[in-house]
Amino acid sequence: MHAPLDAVCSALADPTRRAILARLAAGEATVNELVEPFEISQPAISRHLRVLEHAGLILRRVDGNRRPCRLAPDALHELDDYLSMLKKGMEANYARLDRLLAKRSRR
Amino acid sequence: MHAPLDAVCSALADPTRRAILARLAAGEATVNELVEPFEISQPAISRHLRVLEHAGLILRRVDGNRRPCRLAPDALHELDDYLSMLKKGMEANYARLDRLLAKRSRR
DNA sequence: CAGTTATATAGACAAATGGTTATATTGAGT
DNA sequence: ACTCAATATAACCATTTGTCTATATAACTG
Repeated sequence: MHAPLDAVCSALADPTRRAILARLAAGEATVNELVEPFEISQPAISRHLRVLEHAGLILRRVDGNRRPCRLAPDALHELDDYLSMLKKGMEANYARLDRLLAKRSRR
Repeated sequence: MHAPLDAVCSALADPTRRAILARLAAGEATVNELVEPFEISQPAISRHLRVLEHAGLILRRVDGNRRPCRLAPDALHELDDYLSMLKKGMEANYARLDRLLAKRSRR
């Protein structure tokens, strides 16, 4: 279930896919239910779902005719780690700037 | 300053750009310093930097000949909000599953 | 079994992306 | 003023991406 950072970020890069995930945050949905809100064709949605599945962001089950999708738990850990690292760097930049300003105002 | 989610996610989708950000988490760097670690040309890096800047992920200052880059603080708020929303949905899915399992085991 | 529904796959195509080389720009050093 | 160093821009090219239509597959429904 380890979602490779690269696949996750690429998957999130498309607004339709982000909207699909947002919809799934409200609970499981079938492919057709996911098609409805959008102006694009069913095959396009199916391809987006395949991308999301390969990125480890969603899971699918088989229910007769349907393939309901839901969010995959733990899909965001690797991304979280990366973003935390960035945030640390941002804070460190702040700290450096603070020191610089302090030094300047001291003279 | 508030980075549009779409630009941020697209920017993060490229591994070279993520590596650039990781380097910048260690502190400011000039364009040439950012070129060195990679096997790609300077113009390619310059383009990546432009993408990152437009996404609001980095800031640049003018220092004579150089354009040092650093991480932009607060660039990730919108993304954080989106990801928090997804995580809530994931937890809710868990909760739903728990209830389902509880119901099953009860009979 | 026949028809309909849900979804996936294939093939085509336009647009976006990421890379290259060549060149322009601008500041620094002599 | 001349040259070098740092960076940006332009023009071009190959690959990837997102979309479509048409069709295939498979499961329900009568």
